[in-house]
Amino acid sequence: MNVGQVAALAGVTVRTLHHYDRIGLLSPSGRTTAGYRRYAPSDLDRLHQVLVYRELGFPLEEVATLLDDPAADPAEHLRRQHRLLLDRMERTRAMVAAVEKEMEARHMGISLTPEERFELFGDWLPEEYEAEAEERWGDTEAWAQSQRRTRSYTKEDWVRIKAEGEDVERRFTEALRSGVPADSERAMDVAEEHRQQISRNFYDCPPEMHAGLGRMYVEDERFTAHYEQIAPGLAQYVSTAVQANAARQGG
Amino acid sequence: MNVGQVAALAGVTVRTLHHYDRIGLLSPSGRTTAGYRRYAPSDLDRLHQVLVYRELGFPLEEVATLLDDPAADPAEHLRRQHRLLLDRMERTRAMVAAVEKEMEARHMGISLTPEERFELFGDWLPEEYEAEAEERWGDTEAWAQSQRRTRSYTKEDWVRIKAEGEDVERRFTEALRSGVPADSERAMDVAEEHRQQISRNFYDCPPEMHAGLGRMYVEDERFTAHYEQIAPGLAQYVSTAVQANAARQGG
DNA sequence: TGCACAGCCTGACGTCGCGTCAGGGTCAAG
DNA sequence: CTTGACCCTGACGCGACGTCAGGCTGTGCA
Repeated sequence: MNVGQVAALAGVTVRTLHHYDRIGLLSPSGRTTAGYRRYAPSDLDRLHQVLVYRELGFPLEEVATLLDDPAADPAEHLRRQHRLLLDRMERTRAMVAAVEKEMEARHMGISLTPEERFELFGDWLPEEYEAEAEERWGDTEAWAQSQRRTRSYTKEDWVRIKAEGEDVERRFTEALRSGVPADSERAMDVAEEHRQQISRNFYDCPPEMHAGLGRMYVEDERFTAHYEQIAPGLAQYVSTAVQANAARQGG
Repeated sequence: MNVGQVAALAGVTVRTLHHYDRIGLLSPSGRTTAGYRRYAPSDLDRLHQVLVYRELGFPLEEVATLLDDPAADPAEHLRRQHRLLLDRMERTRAMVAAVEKEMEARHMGISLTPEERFELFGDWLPEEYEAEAEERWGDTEAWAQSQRRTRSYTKEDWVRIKAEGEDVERRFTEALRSGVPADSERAMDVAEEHRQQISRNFYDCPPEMHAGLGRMYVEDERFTAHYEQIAPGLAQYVSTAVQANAARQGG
C-alpha cells in the first residue's frame, strides 16, 4: 500500500506518515524504485499500535520505545492499552459527575468552592493542601460570598425559578411530614416534577441522571445540608423518591 | 491570589498562566504595584472553564471565543461540556470494546482485518470505502493470511494454549449435544473455566468483561462463525452460558 | 537591620507534532 | 503523449507551552 491509501485507511494525513518515517517511529518496510513508500501489513499493525498509544497521550518517542521493546509481546500492549482506557473511562466519568454536580449546585443556588471545581485537574494532593489552605488563601467564607456575588442571573428568571424550586421542596416536605413513604406514588410524582423542572430551567435531565443527583443528595454534605435545613430527614427522603422515580421510568 | 497559588490550585504551571495572559485568554483582573499578577475569584471561574475546554481538545483561541461570547451563559457552557464529555465516554467505551475484541480474537486465533482495527480512527466513511476496497487493496484473503503469518507466538505456548481452548470448546459442545441447558450449572462451570483460561493465558478477564465477550459471540459474525463451525447452535449456547455465569458471579 | 531565599517579572529561545507550501518526479487512463 | 492524481524531499510555520537568563520583590529570622 502507498502512503495515501494507508493514510485514508488509518484516518491520518500523508504528512503524518512522512513524519513518523522521518523520526523512525514507523518506516515502511519497502520502497519502490521511484522512491514511493510501500507499507506492508505488519506496518499497518504497528501504525495501529502507534495511533492507540498516541490517542492515549503518549509522546511519540515513548511510543517508539514501547513498541521497540523486544520483551513486550502484542498481548502486553493490549493489556496496557486496556488498562489505560479504563483509567480514562473513570476520569471521564468523574468529570461528567463534576459537571452534573455543578449544574445541580447552580440549580439549588449553592456555590461550590474553587477547590472543589479544580479537584479533577492535576494530581491533587489533599494533605499537602489542607494545612496551607487557610494560611494561603485566608477567609474561605469571604471567597464563597464573592463567588455568590459574581454570579450572573437575570433577576426575574431567577425569582421565578427559585419559586418553582421552593414549591417542589415544600411538597416534598409535606409528603415527608404526613408520613407518605418516599417510594410511594405521591412522592415519586413530586420527584418527577423536580426532574422536569430541572430539564425545563437548567439542563436536560433524563431519569438516569436524575438518579445520580439523588445519590448525591445524601453523599455530598453540601447538598444534604441544604435539605436537612428545611426538614430533618428530607435529604434521604428526596434522594429515595428521586431514585424510585427513576427506577419507575426506567421500566 | 498570586500566580503560583493559582497554578498550584488548578494543577497547571506558572508558565501556562503567563501564556494565557499573553494571548489574552485569561488576564488576571489586577496587578500589584510591583507588577505581580493578582487573580480574583472570577478569574478562577474562567480558568476552570478554560481547563475543561482545553481538556476536551479545543484550541485556546476557540476557547477564548466560546468564553467571550456574551450570548452564552454559564449554564450553556455546562450543557456543552456535559454533552462533549458524554461523547468522549462513548468513544472511550468503543475503544475499550475494540481492544477487548482484539484480545479475544487473539485468544481464539482469529485475525481481524486492518479495516476493523482502524475503524475507530478518523471519521470513518464506510460507504465510500466499500466500493473501492477490493480495487484498492486487492485480495483480502491474501492480506488476512499475511496477517496470520506475521503474528509472533512462542510455538510451544501456543500449542498448549490452543489445546486448552479446544478442550473447553469440546466440553461446551458435549454439554450442548447432551441437551444440558446453557444456563445450567454444568454449562456455567465450563464458562467459568473459559473465563479463567483467558485470564491465565491472555488478559485479566473479570466476569463483567466476560459477559461482554459472550454478547460479542452472537453479535459479531466472525466469532459466531468460529463456534458454528464446531457445532450448530454453539455460538448462542456459549454466549448464554458465559453471560449466565457472569450473572452468577456478579450476585 | 540586613540578608538569604522563595517567589515574581519579562524576554527569548527550544520542543513536539505535525500543517502547509514549493518545486519537482511518477503513473495510469484516455 | 498529455493530463491529472499521486508521490518525493526540503523548509518554514504554528500552537501550547518548557526552560533558561537576568533581574526585581517580599518575608522570616539572626
